[in-house]
Parts: sequence; structure tokens; C-alpha cells
Amino acid sequence: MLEKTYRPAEVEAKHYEQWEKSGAFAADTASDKVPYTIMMPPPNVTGSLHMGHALTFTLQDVLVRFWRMRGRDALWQPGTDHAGIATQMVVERQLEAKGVTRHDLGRDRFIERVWEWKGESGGTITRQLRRLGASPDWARERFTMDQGLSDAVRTVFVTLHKQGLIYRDKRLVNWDPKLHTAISDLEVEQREVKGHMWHLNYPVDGLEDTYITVATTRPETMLGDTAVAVHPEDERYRHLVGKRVRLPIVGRLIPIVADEYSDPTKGTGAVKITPAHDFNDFQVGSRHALPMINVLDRDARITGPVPAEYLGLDRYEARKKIVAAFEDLGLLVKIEPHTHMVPYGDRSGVVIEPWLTDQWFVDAATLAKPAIEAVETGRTRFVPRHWENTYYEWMRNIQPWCISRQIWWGHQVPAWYGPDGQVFVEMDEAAAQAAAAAHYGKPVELTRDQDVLDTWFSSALWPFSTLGWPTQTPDLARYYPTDVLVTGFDIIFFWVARMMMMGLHFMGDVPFRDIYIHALVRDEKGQKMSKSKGNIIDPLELIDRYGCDALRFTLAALAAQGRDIKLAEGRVEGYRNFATKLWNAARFCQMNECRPVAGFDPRTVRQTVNRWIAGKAAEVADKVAQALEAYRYDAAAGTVYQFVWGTFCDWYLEFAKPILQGGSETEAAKAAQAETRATAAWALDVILHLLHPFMPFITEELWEQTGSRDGRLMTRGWPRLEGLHDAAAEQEMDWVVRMVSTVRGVRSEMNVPAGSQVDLLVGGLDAAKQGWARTHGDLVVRLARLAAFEPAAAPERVAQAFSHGAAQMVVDEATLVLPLAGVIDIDRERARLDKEIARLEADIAKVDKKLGNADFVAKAPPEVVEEQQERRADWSAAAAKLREALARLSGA
RNA sequence: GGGCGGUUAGCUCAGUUGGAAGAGCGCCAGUUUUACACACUGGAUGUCGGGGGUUCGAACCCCUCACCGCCCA
Repeated sequence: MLEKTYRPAEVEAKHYEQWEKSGAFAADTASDKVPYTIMMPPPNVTGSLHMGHALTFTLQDVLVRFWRMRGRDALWQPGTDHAGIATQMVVERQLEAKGVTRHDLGRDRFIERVWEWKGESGGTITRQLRRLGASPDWARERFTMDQGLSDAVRTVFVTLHKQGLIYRDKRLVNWDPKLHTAISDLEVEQREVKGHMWHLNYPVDGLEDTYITVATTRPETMLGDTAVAVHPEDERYRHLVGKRVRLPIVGRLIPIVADEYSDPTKGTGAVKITPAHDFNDFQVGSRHALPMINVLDRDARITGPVPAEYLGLDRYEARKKIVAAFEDLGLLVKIEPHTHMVPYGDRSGVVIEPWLTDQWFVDAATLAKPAIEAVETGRTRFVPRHWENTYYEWMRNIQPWCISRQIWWGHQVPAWYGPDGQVFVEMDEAAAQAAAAAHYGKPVELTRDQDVLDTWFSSALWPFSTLGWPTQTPDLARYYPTDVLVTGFDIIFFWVARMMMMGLHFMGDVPFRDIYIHALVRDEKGQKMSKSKGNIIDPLELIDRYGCDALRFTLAALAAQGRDIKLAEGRVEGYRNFATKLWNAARFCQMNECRPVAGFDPRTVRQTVNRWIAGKAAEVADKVAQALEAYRYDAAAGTVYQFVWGTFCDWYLEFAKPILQGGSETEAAKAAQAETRATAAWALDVILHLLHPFMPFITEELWEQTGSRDGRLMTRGWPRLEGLHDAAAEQEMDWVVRMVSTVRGVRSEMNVPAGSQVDLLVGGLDAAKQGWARTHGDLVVRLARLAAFEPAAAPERVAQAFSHGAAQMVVDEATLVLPLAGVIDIDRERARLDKEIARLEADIAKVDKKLGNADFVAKAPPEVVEEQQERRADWSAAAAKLREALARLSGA
């Protein structure tokens, strides 16, 4: 016998181990099934499971389990990425605790330490994924620093270099002065900061007492100014263009240039130009061939051709000192409070400096072209579709991608330099030596480029590098392109776009057919979860408290397309209750000996209730499948929830009770009971299948406990239920539901005590329904808590009932009478009937207005008009019957 | 400034070819009703953000305004 409540903690680990051990997660390259492939977005190896992971991996697992049941050879490719900067930071922090720096260790030993760390702590997130019930093919787990994936990275780098799509260049990059590395645009976070706008006077050379006032948010950069720019159309400054100003403090003479970059409506209309420290100024500088003077070192301290007293000052100390100097010189015009955007490194949290360095770049614009086209032509489809705009917007304005990082942990750039700086990009040192020997005509000593590549460079190859590329493996042929990528919108630029570019370039085909973009998980107030706000909900805690299935079902049920998910713990609790409900339904079946019958065919059942539930089950199985095919997780979850609770538990099991628990004296009763037992067990099995992708643990546990089965639920096929829809059974059972609900409603409204059993007399029931009434009489009695049910009550019975007071109601063509001698309050009943009639009359009036409109009758489709007419007829018949009832009441 | 999304019951949200406004939670009332109180039964609740338009008919299509959120400058 099942326990009274489901206890997730006791079964989750057991089932997971069995699934994994049995090989149920494994894809089968040799299979003749059609593959279904999802590349798991590799979480950072430093990561631990947060709610965003819980969502994305639940959604992926639902799909994978679903399609696996649908008969596909499912490959969910798992792994982690090496997270260059993040991982290096973790290990450096550990060293720091011991008072050691990575430089003390040296590069090789440091990297050894990182691998040690990875061995000890790198498995956290994959262990946690198991607790979530995720079913990827763990045997194929990959890491972006694996040998195979590293070969792929080198191959891609060398190939793109030979194709001229990777090059080395001196450009301004986003420099992180704390981490001492370049980072990509995407790793820079623009934050709104309350700062100041300093208005500084620059004396115009050769004109006494003439100044040009520039406004800046960063006074310290004036040390590197090489021009002042004004708009060519700006009348205020036209006469000064071509003249020069003497840069205060520094004393350098710099030109006043006309350039459209300067906006006459902003600040003073004149801007200082610092080409070596500002992206816009850099462009102005190139247009006017201005010198670039670097005044910051790698720590963002002052360096370069500046007065000695400034050398070595931190950028903010320098700012203070510069402002003070302008004030002393009488050149500080004013300081205004000013709110503006300041770039911060998303890892280090410090202000980023645009800094002139030598870096490796990918010619992203060239690679982007086919990637844009693939989405335009629909070879890859975004779901929901509007995310393609975000993709286009970024792809069409794509900048060269800076891929080199000045850190140690990562894929070292496969480039070697000769004595004269000549670069040789090759697969390995031997090849570089050979190339160098050929170039110089003799062997030379080479030094390897110290930089490593952006982690996203290796992640971009994930859809094919994990399958064995550059080797043309059977896996690669079979599983690429993949079916769908499931990820969050925040990663469209970082990763999705780059996989598209690399996939198309190296595989000649898109990496995935569909890109399902899901929302962000927020707290119940709609706030983004963050450590600093203290509003983090830990998925593992929720799993401990409510069970994994409850969390998974919640996330799926809330995953409506195009909306963020506001997660309130109450929802998880609600779905925990749902799991308990299912558990108890199974318990009920078990208590009533509803056991699966081998070879049971639901198409052969005779009892109306059984034909009815079989038809409903088939309908739901289809709906759920269709919803999942369309990534409508919320609809799929809602449909199965509604069926389990609202149909199977609330009605079917109640309908089955009299049959199951009634006597089995006659042969007919015995047969009905046997059939109902078998059908109930079968319907429960269907439910377990439909719920399995969402709630794998409880369904597997119930599968195990409710029958003697071969094999696990997880490896079963999705129910194929054809030919089960039964409109007649549906009509009949709907009528029973209407009868029961109507009586219940009136009982409650008339304050009939729940415990008291009353008679129900029915008049005017049409002949066809007399049969239904006979079949389901005891159901109506039981569910409406009646003493007796008389579907064809004699008029004198009714009259007698009225003489003592009765409540009346209308179901379809029939009038129902509930004798309530001693209980009924006549005024109250009259008022109730009045209200019912008024409601119907209001509805009728609405329809009449429509039908009275000649345009409506003329222009609306005939079936719509007919529908309205039928409605009107039904309502007015019901209203007439209620008026009769009211009259009877007054007569009594 | 540009783009995208949102505004429907107290709360969170469905509502996919325009054709009687829905669910869950919460709330109120009642219930040992032999699977389940993590339950059962019943009930109340809406100018579908405002305004205009198209249409026989608009929560849905178009225009406009307001507010909220996100992304990019």
C-alpha cells in the first residue's frame, strides 16, 4: 500500500541512480531512430545551480524526455565551460589567502593548480543538475578545455587566420585595470552614475583673453588631449577652427578641428579630443590624423609625457589634482552635477578604460553575413519570433570581436613570433618552427604569444566540437545540426550569435533549427534576483522542501512565452499539493484493486464513464504533445494539471466509486467492476506518461508501485491513443455533471446542511435522457447527496412536495424539484429564482440586440447567427420554466 | 534618443485564424464526504490601461496617449 503522502526525498536519489546506471540517458549512434539533439549551454565550471539554471535545464529536460518518449534517439549533450576569467579569479583568491600570487607560481604551475581546483570543485554544478532530474548523456560530458575541444579551438583559429578572418591589430579595447586584460564589449556593463560635468577653459593660442570652454566628465584625460573639436556649422566657434589652444598644465599646442561628432546642443558645443582614451575620440582622431597620446598604464595610473608630479597617480587622484590645478589657474568655469553612463567590468566591477593595445580580432562582420541570412530565410527560427530583431540588430552592427585575453587560464593563442616580430600561426610549435625556418631560411628561436582566447571563442564551437570535430565522426554526421537550443535572451549575443557564425562557417549548416528563448526568473515582486538584494531563491532549497517535481512543474507552468517568470514560493507549494493529489489518486486506485490489465484495449470498454474517460485521456495526450511541440510549456502543464485534478480526480474517480465499491452480485455488476478497475488503472498509467517529462520522479515511483512492470516509465513510449473520442459518452457524462452541480449549488445556496439527504424529483425529462438517468441514478444520488432520485416523478408527488415547500431548478428541458420541508425559506427561494430569471433575461436581451441588428443577420456567417438563435431559444425556455417554478412557489 | 515587451479578477497570469471574459492562488461560507484538510463542496469579484478608428461584431486588428520593464546608444 502506498504511504499517505508522497515523500520525494526518499525516492529521488534512487530513481536517478537507476536511470543513469541503466543507460536510459544515453544516445545511441547506431540506432535507426531519428535523432533529437539539444546542446546543453555549458554552465561555468565555477558555477552553482541558481534559479535561472533550474528553469533552463528543466525546460530542456522536459523536451528531451518528451521526445525520447516519442521515439526519438535523444542526445542532450552536457558539459561545462572553463570560464577563463572567473575561474582564474577563484584560484587566485585561494592563492591570495596563502599570501601567494600567480606570478610567484609561474604560468605552468598556476595552470596545474587550476586543474587541481577543477578536479575538486568543478563538478558542483553537474552534481546539482542531477538533483534537478536532468537526463543528459553524462557519458559524453565535455569541458571546453578538453583535448578534443582544444584541438577544435586551435584548428578554428589557424583556419580563420589563414583566411584572413582573424588578425592582430592595435586598437582601442576595453581594458580592465584590475584584471589586467582586455575584455569584449559584451563583458562591459554600462551603469548610470551620478558624476559631474567639468567646464574647462583652454586658452586659444595667439588671441589674448580668448578661451574655448570644453565640457568633460573625465578631466584627467586632458593630459592626453590632442585636439578640441567643434561642429563645422557652429557659428560660435567657426572663427576658431584652424587655430590652436595651449593645453593647460601640459603646455602642448593642439588644434581646434571641425568635426560633426561634436554636438552644438550639448555642453558647450566644444569637446576635448583624447584619441587614446575614448572610442569616439579615437574616430575623430583618425579622421584628422591626430596623434594618440597614451597617459594611462595598465593599472590606470598616469604615465606618459606629462608633468612629473602627475606620474604614477591613480586616475581618480589625478582627476582631483587636475581640477584643483584648473581652479588655481582660474580656468575652471563651472562644475555641474551630471548623470551619465560609465563602463564597468562585469567580472571585476571596476571602471573600464578604453586603452590602446595589440590584440587579436575576429572579422565578425564577415562571419555574420551568412548567420543573418540563415535567420532571414528561416533555416533557423527564433521562438518567440520577436527575438530575431535583437539578433539582427546586433549582427548587423557587429564590431570586430576582440578574442585575446591577458590571462593564463584558457586556450593559449597558437601564434609564435620570430626575432623580428614576424608572426607564425600554426597548430603547434613544430609547425610554427617549420614555417619560421621556411620564412627565414634557417631555424630561429620563437616565442609564443602569451595571451589566451576569450572563453566564448571555444563555446562558439560547442555544437560541433563536442561531437568530435574537426574529425568527421559518425556522431557529427548524425547529430549536427541540432534540433533546438534553449537559452535566455541575455545570451543571444554572447553565444547564440557566435555559434551561428562558427557553425555556418565550419560546418556549412546552421547549428540548430530552433532557438527557444525563455524568460528570466524574477522574485514574486518582479525584481531580478541578486545576492545584494537578498531575494535569491535557492532551487535546491525548494527541492528539499517541496520535492524536485514540484519545482519542475512550477517552472514549466510559469514558462509562458514572452514573459518573465515571477516566482512565488506559494506556487511551488501548490504544485507540491498537485503531486500529493496524484499520489492519493493512485492510492485510491490501489485500494480499489485497479491494476493494469495486460493487453487492455480502451476501445473495447462498454461503461459510459469508462468510454468517457478514455476519450478525454486521448484528447489530453494530444493536446499536451501539441503544446510541447510548439514550446508551449505553460499550456502543456496546465492541460495535464486540469485533466488530472479537474477531470480524473474530481469526476472520474467519483463516478467510479459506486461501481468499484458497490456490490458485485450480478454478472453485469462484476463485469462493470472489472472493466472500471482496468480502465482506471489504464487512465492512471496514461497520466503517469503525460506527466513524466514534467514530474519524472513521482511518476516513476508510482509506475514502480502500481503494477508489476518490465522496465521503467522513463523509457516508455508516449501514449498513442486513437479512435477513443466518444461524443455520445461525453454528452451523457456532461449531463450528469450538470445535474450534480446544479443540485449542489442550490443545496448550498439554500443552506441545506451538507449532511442531510433529500429527495430529487425530476419532471419533463425527455425520453432519451430517461435512459441516462437510469444508468447514472446512483451517481447522482451519491454525488448530490440525495436520499432518492426520481427521474420521472409523478405530478402528484411533486404537488405534495410543494405543499411542504421545495426548491426548483432547471437543467436543459427538465425541471428539478428538491422537497425541503422544514428547511426551505420561501422568500429566499423566491429571491433566488428571481435572480436566476433576471440573469437569463439579461443574456437574452444581449442576444436580441444582436439578432435585431439587420447587418448582423446579413453579414455574419450563418453558423454564428444560428448559434445565437439556439442560445436564445435555450435561455428563453429555461426562463419560462423558472417562471413556472416561481408561479408554483407562489401558489404553494 | 532607437528598439522590444507588457498593462485582463485582490495577486500571478492564460486567452493563436475577431463571434457568450477564464485558470491557479488568495478571500468568504460550509464539510470527518472512508484516496487526499497538501482535501472536498459552494460562492463573490472585471469601465480587458485611456482615447479614437476599422468591422454586423474588438481583450484580440489599426492609430494615438499614458505608465511599467528590458536591451542598445
